[in-house]
Amino acid sequence: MKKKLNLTQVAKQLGVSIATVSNAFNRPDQLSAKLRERILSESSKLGYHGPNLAARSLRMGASGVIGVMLADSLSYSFSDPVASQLLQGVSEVLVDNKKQLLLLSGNLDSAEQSSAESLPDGFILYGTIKGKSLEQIERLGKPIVKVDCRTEGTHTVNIDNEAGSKAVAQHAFTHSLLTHKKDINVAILGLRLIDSARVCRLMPEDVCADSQEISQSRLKGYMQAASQCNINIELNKIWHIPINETTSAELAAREALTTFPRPDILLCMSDVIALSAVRVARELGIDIPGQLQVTGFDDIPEAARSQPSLTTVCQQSIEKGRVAAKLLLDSISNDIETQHIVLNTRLVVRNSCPN
Amino acid sequence: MKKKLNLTQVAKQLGVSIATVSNAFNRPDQLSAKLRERILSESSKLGYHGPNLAARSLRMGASGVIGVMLADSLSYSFSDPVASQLLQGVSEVLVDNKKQLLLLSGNLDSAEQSSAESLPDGFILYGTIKGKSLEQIERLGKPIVKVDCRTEGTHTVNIDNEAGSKAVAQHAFTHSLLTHKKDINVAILGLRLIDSARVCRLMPEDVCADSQEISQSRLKGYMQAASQCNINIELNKIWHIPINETTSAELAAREALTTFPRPDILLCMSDVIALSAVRVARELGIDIPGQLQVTGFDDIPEAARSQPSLTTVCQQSIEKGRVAAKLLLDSISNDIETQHIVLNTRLVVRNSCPN
DNA sequence: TTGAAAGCGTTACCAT
DNA sequence: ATGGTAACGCTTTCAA
Repeated sequence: MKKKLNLTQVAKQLGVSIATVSNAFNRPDQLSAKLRERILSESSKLGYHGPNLAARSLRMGASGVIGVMLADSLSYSFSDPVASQLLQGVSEVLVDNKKQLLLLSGNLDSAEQSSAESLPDGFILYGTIKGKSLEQIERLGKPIVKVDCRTEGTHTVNIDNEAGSKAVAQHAFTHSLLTHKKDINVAILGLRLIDSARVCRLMPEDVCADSQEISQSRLKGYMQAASQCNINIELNKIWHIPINETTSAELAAREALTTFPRPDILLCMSDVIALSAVRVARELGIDIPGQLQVTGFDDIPEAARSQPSLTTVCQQSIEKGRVAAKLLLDSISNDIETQHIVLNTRLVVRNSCPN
Repeated sequence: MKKKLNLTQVAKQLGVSIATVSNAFNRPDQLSAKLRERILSESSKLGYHGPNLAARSLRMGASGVIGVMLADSLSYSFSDPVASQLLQGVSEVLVDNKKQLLLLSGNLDSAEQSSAESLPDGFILYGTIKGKSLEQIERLGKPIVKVDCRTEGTHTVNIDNEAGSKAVAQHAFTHSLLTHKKDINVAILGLRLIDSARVCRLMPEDVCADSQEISQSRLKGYMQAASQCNINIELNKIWHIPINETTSAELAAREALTTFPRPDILLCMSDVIALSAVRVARELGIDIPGQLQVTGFDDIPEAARSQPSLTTVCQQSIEKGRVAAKLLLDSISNDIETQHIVLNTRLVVRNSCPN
């Protein structure tokens, strides 16, 4: 195992100055092309592949690393299709711009990862990140872009949750009004509507009209569509699901689908929930879309593939990641003024039974 | 925006020495508990949240960051269920051990990310990483764990691909032999069997019995099962699919399912491919499992959820990630001897039609 | 094109 | 228990 080389040693070996080697790596215009070529190839032969990042960023005050902090645990985020799509978009832009990606979780106790937070040149914060982690990052004074989280002070990238959920609910309602009986029964499977780790129904105080939480916006959209169609949605037909996973979702769906009278429509705040609901309905022998309409939100890839496929709201998660990353890189290099980007959603009607 | 604080300034403000502040953060035993408390809370109030990572790792020669390099592009990897599961397992262990996760792609031209590679204390290499990137990382002399890639010199974590694919093929064959006609027609949808970016069938020279590539191992497993059951698999019934995505997979599946005589069994080297094949079969009006058996590999979550659910080989991707991460952390701190871990696979029989 | 030198913020050793 | 200080590897400025 070779010793670790540094600039000084390489310079000595090649018989040139230390500054010249540094320039060969960072400032091609400061020396002749031939010399640069020679230095690059020789030093590579020696086993030196460029400046040490720690030293370099210590000296320069910038590292070329972008931190992405996720509100949920890293491990969970990799299993969540929406988070994965966001990361997909982010990484695409970062790779294009030769930036590195450091993943941080925002749900860690205390200052356990504090030292790592000092490295990145800027941060993308995904979801609602609370407490210490947020404060620490904000205190660094480095550029921040928040995604799926409304705040004033920093750049944000959001989608129009209210319009999206309103559109999909309207679609479901009008479809039911045309083909069904008059008295329509609606249940809502909500994602993270309140601060509880259990699947449960809502209480009167849980609907806050002016909350900035995205799930409350989605709820508002559903409610607007309902009142436009003269449909009443009872509070005890609204479920809170604490995490976007099949287990909790199936639990809630089973509860909702075994209430009486049984819902004709299940409005789900995510595709993962909706797909779980579809499975539960199948288990219970409920025909979709004959006896039950299920709508989703997100438009994850599986929503198109599944049988039956899912009517949902496309929220362009990949594009959201791209936009956030571009905005961050822009604000790192250009010191632009605070932007609040809102991406459009699009109603995706499927639910057609192919066979 | 506050100025960036450093140890020296904090020490001055608090009227203690710089070494003491450093010790307060890193070596609690070097000072009295009270003083430590005071320093920690005061410096937090001042806006100092712990040592700068660049400086710290420059001085210590270690950063607390683990690099995960993926053979495919980052962006693609986030969309691949198997890679996501691996990352899930890795991140679980890293978070538990308070390590940070730096993501690198192994398919970048030249030395574009060279400086970032100097930061991590060790690397997990996922898949077959070729060329410059690999050399550079190996030359650093830092611990490396390779996953899904057989080599001698470094730690490796693999699964028993041959046994897994043999088992699933045997299952399909015996099932067909019991219920079907005598003359069984088999096609294989292979993943990355050769070095080509196109969907195509294999040529005689493409089957190399002694290749270390995981897909060749899987092919070997299929072939062994076939010869045990006296089944002949023609070379032009083996497809190469360059990437684990639905588009390529559907293309190959369509080709395979429109050959004559039509295959009775489709052995797929991944679940993504198998699920795509199931969809294509449905489009073509082919009944599963009546007219066609489809088997997968990986056991991604969607394989259990899909309709019909998929018979496949569980390869414990999450556990693989955990094992790799633990091995890496172990070899960073303990200088252990080179390990070659092979995880078992498990046949998962599903394909039962629930309704 | 080069050499010398000043830091960047930290840690660890050696004194006190 | 605390303080002083050299060194980690690099970039950049300045003068030659």
